[in-house]
Amino acid sequence: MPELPEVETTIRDLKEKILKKSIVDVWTDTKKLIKRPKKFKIFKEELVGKEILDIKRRGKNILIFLSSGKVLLIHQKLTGHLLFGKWEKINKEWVSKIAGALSTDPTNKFLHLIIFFKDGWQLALSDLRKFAKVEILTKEELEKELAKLGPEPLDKDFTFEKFRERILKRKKGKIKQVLMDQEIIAGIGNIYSDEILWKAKIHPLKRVKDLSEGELKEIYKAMKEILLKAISAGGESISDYRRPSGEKGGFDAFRKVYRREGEKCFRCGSKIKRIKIAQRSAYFCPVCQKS
DNA sequence: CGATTCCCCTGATAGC
DNA sequence: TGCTATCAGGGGAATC
Repeated sequence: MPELPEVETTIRDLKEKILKKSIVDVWTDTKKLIKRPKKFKIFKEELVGKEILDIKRRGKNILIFLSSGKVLLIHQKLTGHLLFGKWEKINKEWVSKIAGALSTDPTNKFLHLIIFFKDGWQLALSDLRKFAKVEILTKEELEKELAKLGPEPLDKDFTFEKFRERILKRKKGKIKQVLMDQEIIAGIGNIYSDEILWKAKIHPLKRVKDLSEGELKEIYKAMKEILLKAISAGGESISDYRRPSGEKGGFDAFRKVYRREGEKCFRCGSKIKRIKIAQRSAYFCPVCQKS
């Protein structure tokens, strides 16, 4: 699922592709993805004739800055991903004109929103579960929307002291839940919280107040290392996430626990366990992750 | 107010 | 074979 490394990969790829392009048309078959403006006709008017000036990431949000001064915000949620290519409609179905993953991988076939550029290229949102969120905001509305988010974990000035200060806002919380709390730190989800805690050798249910200074440091270090590693790999490949090219990321080579229930821990050989924490799966090694 | 539960959605998978 | 029940899960709303 798209977390910080996947969203970062997406915006880096897109920057190579769609900057300066002019929008000429927009299509959707799922209007409920578009949260505002509520009416699709107005949403479309806000896009057509505009140019893409810049693309940024904040937490798990993709921010596309338009020449009108407004911003197109896309949150991919669980199964959404942006694709860059050319499609044509054949018998009510969008068929990719580009060979490779874009046309063969079934995950790339759930197109629910397409933005058409003047030069014939297209930006599409593929989303099996239709949970993604798309909206156009003014800069003020954007600021308000992002105000709740915690700091960026990879910012240079997000020091260990700041990390500790953020985490300790949830003293009673379980560390996995706290790492995934977007108000505490932005961008970490289910996959990377598991991977971070495995690397730091900390049990996901451990309460924040019970973490030693040394353990907090291990989590901080693992967080930076894993997120950077995942970005350099181009994101994960275990879920529906795909890069704008339609291809999977390469993080699978480094994945240690997520979705490895019953398999051997790469560190100690014990069987990886899965438990539920707040409706979500948590994978961990019951032997080398200390509670 | 904080913590928990429900809900959005649909392909994959298990069970019969 | 084919049907039905269950599951996955980010985040916002509803509820405890």
